[in-house]
Amino acid sequence: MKSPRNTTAKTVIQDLIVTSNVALSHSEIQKSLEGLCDRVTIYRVLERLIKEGVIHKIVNVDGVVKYAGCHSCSVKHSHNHIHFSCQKCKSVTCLEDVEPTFKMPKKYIISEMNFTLSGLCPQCS
Amino acid sequence: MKSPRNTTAKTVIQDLIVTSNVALSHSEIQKSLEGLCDRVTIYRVLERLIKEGVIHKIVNVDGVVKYAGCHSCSVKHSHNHIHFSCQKCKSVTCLEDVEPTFKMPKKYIISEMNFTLSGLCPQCS
DNA sequence: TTACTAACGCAACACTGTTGCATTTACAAA
DNA sequence: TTTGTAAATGCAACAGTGTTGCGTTAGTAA
Ligand SMILES: [Mn+2]
Ligand SMILES: [Mn+2]
Ligand SMILES: [Zn+2]
Ligand SMILES: [Zn+2]
Repeated sequence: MKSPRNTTAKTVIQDLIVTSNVALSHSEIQKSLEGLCDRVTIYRVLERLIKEGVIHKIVNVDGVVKYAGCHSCSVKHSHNHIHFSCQKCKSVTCLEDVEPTFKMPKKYIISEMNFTLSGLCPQCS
Repeated sequence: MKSPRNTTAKTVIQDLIVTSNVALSHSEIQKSLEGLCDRVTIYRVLERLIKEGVIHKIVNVDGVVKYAGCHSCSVKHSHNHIHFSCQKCKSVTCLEDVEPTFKMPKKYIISEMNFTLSGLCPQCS
């Protein structure tokens, strides 16, 4: 009976990500925490939050990894929405309403999607 | 008048990527070269080939960076096709014919796209 | 052949992410 | 409230990826 525990690190990190209107990177989270916990702990907390369906991971066009809150992923992650990355202010935003459509060749089995666009966000354009 | 030069490293790397039917990572290229040149040189050659519009960079869902040949990018890169990444054989393939459609909110200015799917490729499914 | 400089090799570095292990601590049960 | 268990943490050490500076090599135009 392995029961998950609510630690301060987990609580704070979860709150940071969920209340943010843009996706956050590991280093950005670390700066905000100001030494509250080790950087390894942050990685492990992020891993746990993903497994719990609370947050999801975004790999940007430039390779930078960010994390954002989920809205309806309690059981299983399903993110077929677009992520927008601003080249000026470096912000990454989930566009939950924008879901691309496309026709795949048969024989391909899809289990995960990642749609990332970059350019200028409304604030920067 | 800075004129680009055709070195053996560049020729071999370009040939490797363009003739491959799957995208290649830096480490995969390095293994193929068997010490022909330094790993830093590989990075610099890849950079050059991208700038010349010969190859393009693909950031996978898992963060792994791969490189594939371009087909019609002589002047400016435009890759709005899908990249498929097989979770079993780890191959990354360009699906040049598959271009997603979507409706973006106004005020966003798009300059780059990255569509990556993962799952099982025809060979592995 | 020569001069110029693009391209290279090497060393050193920063950043990201992972792993092992001893220690701490949340929390269920007593 | 106290106690036992193991989930979670801190720390050190490590691997992989990508970058930068600088002295040297080598491609190519003149
Ligand atoms: Mn998202
Ligand atoms: Mn491609
Ligand atoms: Zn912006
Ligand atoms: Zn496969």
